[in-house]
Order: sequence, then structure tokens, then C-alpha cells
Amino acid sequence: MRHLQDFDVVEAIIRAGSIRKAAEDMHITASALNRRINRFEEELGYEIFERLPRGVRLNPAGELVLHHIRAQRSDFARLQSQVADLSGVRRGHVSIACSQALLPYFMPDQIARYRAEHPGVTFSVKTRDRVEAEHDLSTFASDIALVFEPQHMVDFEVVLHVRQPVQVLMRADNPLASQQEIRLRDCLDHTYVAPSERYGVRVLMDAAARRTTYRRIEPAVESESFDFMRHYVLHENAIAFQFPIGLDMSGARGYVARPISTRDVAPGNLFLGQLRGRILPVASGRFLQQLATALQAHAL
Amino acid sequence: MRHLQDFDVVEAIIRAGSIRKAAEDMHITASALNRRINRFEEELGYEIFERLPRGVRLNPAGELVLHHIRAQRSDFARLQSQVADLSGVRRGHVSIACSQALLPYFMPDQIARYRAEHPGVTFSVKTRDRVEAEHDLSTFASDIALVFEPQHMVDFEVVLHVRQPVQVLMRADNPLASQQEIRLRDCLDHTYVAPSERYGVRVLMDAAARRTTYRRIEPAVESESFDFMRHYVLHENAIAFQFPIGLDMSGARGYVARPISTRDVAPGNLFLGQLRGRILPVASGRFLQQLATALQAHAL
DNA sequence: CAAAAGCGGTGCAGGAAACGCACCACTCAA
DNA sequence: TTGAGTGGTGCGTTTCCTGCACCGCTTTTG
Repeated sequence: MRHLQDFDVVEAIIRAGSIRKAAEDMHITASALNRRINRFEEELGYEIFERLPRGVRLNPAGELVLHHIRAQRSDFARLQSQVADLSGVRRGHVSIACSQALLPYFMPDQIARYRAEHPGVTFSVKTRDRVEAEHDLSTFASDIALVFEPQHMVDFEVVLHVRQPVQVLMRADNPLASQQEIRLRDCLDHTYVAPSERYGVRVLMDAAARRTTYRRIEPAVESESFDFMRHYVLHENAIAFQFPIGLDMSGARGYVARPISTRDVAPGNLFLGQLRGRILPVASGRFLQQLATALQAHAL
Repeated sequence: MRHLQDFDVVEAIIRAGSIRKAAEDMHITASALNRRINRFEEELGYEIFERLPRGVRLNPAGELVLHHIRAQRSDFARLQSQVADLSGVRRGHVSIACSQALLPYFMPDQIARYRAEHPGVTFSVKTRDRVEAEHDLSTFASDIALVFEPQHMVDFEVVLHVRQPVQVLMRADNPLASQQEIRLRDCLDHTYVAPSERYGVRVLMDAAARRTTYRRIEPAVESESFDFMRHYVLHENAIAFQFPIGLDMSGARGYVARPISTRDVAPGNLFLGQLRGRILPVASGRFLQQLATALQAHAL
């Protein structure tokens, strides 16, 4: 759209770090770009870039402008979505930042359900840990976040949260599989794999280890991929940890999942949320509602 | 600003009701304006005007666009205000919609205090009844509203509310002046003036009359102006009704104010608020805070 | 220490985009 | 029927933006 052109210019210059590089990216001359940004600053009444010998950089006023630009973009997308909605077109795009545990079963199922009813709506799903997800929301990079144990919660408006007790994943022939509920010390005596501190499961395990026993979590193998860990337990007969929503034991052959006693390890909290105060586009708003009801049903 | 030009066009056409009239208002030809609005609709992907034989009118999509335009304008004003604020200029404009009772004493005092510290900030004060004030907020025509008994409260985000018992205003030699608290039936036996149902005092009086007695409020003189009513009680020795914040009895010669018993008439509620979810410009936000603290002190 | 490379900024000429004018097709009230 | 009012369009003109060449400056590099 025309009225966002100046915003494109500003964002391109920020990305490139200098006017000349940005001009090259945009396939126009530097002089044209220079004049456009100068005119923009003149109309605004304030400079938004510091002129450095090696390029330009946003000043504090520019940071405000950048946030304004992102908010305007998002708000305009919402407008288009609303207009499309009342024209009966039902188009739109939904972008989600979610924890890894949601990727194998929950999100594919939910998105497929939604798209079955509204084929015009497209999705982008990004894997984000709990810190990144909040950043994604505040920069309008994602509409919806679904993560375990988010950290700051200042820009994060919680729509719903469900408790998820940590599960122990193991081979069916593992001795621990005979117990219906597993104690933490039994896990720590076993060979186990675990993710890094960026992930909610690990945060809960670390906290539990510090509190109930005086042992630290020292996994035999540390990995960022729950998919890897799930397969690894088959090879070494180790155990892994995961939230229930990341598991689908219905068709699993050779796997068994048992909950860790909540006396030892606090259950995780899965938070569904959006940017505080933001009005979502129609499609995103509807999908957020679908997720909320699905999670509520999942918790029962 | 350049990027709001298309929005100016749309708003001008809405105001004028036809493209040709709007073109005249803007001192350009109708053909130019026609092409601009056509281009805008083409870029948006949807028409926003119904073409009628006698002009154009917004369609439902256009209503959404109009709201978007107003929101964008307001958000851009907030951006400028923020940028000005961190440049140390402290400029800005605050627009307030408030009940008539605030006009003689409270608002002048508050605005003068604020401008003593920030001379660069300008104000516009509009007299609005409780219905109009909410409309003003939702169309971004006012930043802040301060009214008695607002009606819908859907877009109205309450920042603070204070109770205001209805006062009886009369001449000092009035027999009722001897009582410290006045009963409703004594008022109704007296000759009294009152405003119309658009005003909070009247709403409370009507409700009280229906509830406690079986008499209706039938003023000898009905007026929209509390200023008029205040002067009128001197001439006929009638009584009038007003909230405490609209009275300043310190230097009043010949007037006396006494509260009506709250057993008979419920105290009024003065609501300070803004549009729900909106982030106010810096100056407006600060002034809103000042009003809140001043009202809290006033209530003590 | 000097040359080269990179940066933002500017005068000038050519070109794209917007504009004004004249005009068309249409509706509706007098 | 007619005239006034509406939105829409082809075409010449004007305005505004772009591209080119160049300047002054700082930093890097030989």
C-alpha cells in the first residue's frame, strides 16, 4: 500500500545499516533514498537516524518510530482481514510462535481442523522458546504464542493456561514402566537425556532437583530436539522428559510414558497468549479461540 | 504527513457526502479526487463507498476503514507526542470531554496547574453529556472524558470514579438552609429548577422520585445551563441541584449548598476515563494522571 | 602519511505520476 | 422533457521524484 511506502524505506535502512546498502537492496539510487528519508524526518520534525561515518543507526526517537511502523503494519493487516471477512471471503494469515512440544501432534491437528473450514487462511508456525516467543509478540512478528513457562509476562496477555505434569518417556521394557507414578530420585539414578535451560521441562527439573534433592540435573545427553530424545531412549534404554501435549501414545509401539510425581516436580504451565492490548486480525482471533477451547478440552 | 494523505481524502469525501463537493472543499478538481479514491479502493482490494445517484456513502467496509483512519491519526499523534517528549520539548495537545459541572471551577484550575509546568501543551475542552462523551472517545475526538453516570461503558475504560452526593443550592435566607441535610420530599414541595434528562443530576432525581415517593420531577423551570440555574435561585428564591464539584461556596455571597439525604437520592458517580485499550499521547496521559490524583484528593 | 574506499548530502536534467480541463453516461426532481 | 447534479474517462500540462555526477567528510588500507 502507498501510505506505508515511507515505512518500507525506514525499515530497509534499518535492516541494511546504511542508506547506500538499503538503496542497493531496493534497486534504486542512494540519492533518491537519501532524499526520501530526509523528507520523512523533515515532515516528522525530528531526525530518527544518527549519521555515523560508517552508516546510520536508529536514535531513541527512531526506536519509537520503528515500533509505530510495526504496529501500523499489523493494524492495517487486521483492517484488511476484517474487510475480507465481511465480504465473505474469509482470507487471512495466522502466525504462531510455539514451543517444540506442540509441533508433532497438537499444532498440526489444530491447523488442519481450522483450514478444513477456512481453506483461504494460511499459517506460519515458528519454533520459539519462552523468551523468544515474547519478543516475537512485541515486534508483531507473531500473532499468537503458545509456550511453556514464559518469562517476563509484561507484554504477554494470557488468554488461557493449562497445567501439564512432566512425563517420563521410556522403552516399554524399562523397569520403571511398572510404576504408575515415578519419583524424581528414580529418574536421576537412571540414565537420562534432557534439553537445555532454554526449555520449560529443564527449568522445572532444575528447580525440582535444587529443592527436593541436593543433586543437579546432569543428563547423559543434552539435546535441543525432543524428536531426537524420543528416539534416543530406544537405543540406550535411557529415559527422557516431555509434557503430555508433546506425546501421542495412542499409536506408539515400544514407548511408554509415566508421569513424574508432582510432589517432586511441579507441573509445567502451558500459556496461550497474545500481545497485550493488541486487537488481532479476524483469522488470528478466531484461531486463538479455537486453540483456547481445544486446550481446555485437552486439560479435562 | 504524507502517508495520511489518502486518509484525508476519504474523510473529506465522507464529510462532504459527494466527491465533487469534497473536491471543491479541498480546492482540487473532482477528476483528481475521483482518481485518488478509485486508486485507494483498488489498492485496498475492496470498495469502501456506495455510489449513489446523489453522491457517495460509506459501506460497511468503509466504516471499518474510517475507524482505522481515526485510530491511525490518533496513534500517529501519540508517536509525535512521545518523540517530542524525549526531545525535551514537552509539547502536545489534550482534548477533554466533560460534564458541565466541571467547567466553572475544577477544569480551569486543573488545566492552569498543568500549563504552569508545561506551557507548550494546549488544551481543548468540550461540554459533553454522558452519551456524547462516550461517542467522542470512540471516534478519537477526545482523549479524556470526565462525566457523570456514563451510559454504555463498553468503550469507556474507567480510570477512577468518585462519589458526588447531590447538593441543593439555594439563597442563604431560604428556610431549608437551616437543615444540615435535606430530604427529597422537602425539595419537591419547594419551587425548583432542574436540567433535562441528558444530565446526571436529573437522572438521579428521576430515579429517586420513582423509588421513594410517587411523585415525578416536574421543575418550574427546566434549563440546560447550570450557570443559569445558579443565578435563577437568587431571583425567585427557588432551589437548584448540582454536584459538589460544580460548586465553589468559598467566595459565594448569598448562596448556600446543602446535601440531599443519600437515603433519598443516590449519590452521583463522576467517572474519569478514556477509550478502552487506547494508548494516550504523552501529554494526555500525564494530564489524566493529574486529574486522577486531584479527584482522589477532592473525594477525601 | 597518502591513497582508497565508504559514507551522507546536493545541483541538475530527464521522466513518471498526478493534475486540470473538457466531456460522457446516468439519475432524479422540477 | 429538461436541467442540475452525480461518478467516470481521455488527453495535454504541470509538478514532483528519480538517476547521474559530484562534493566533503571519515575511516580503513597500502
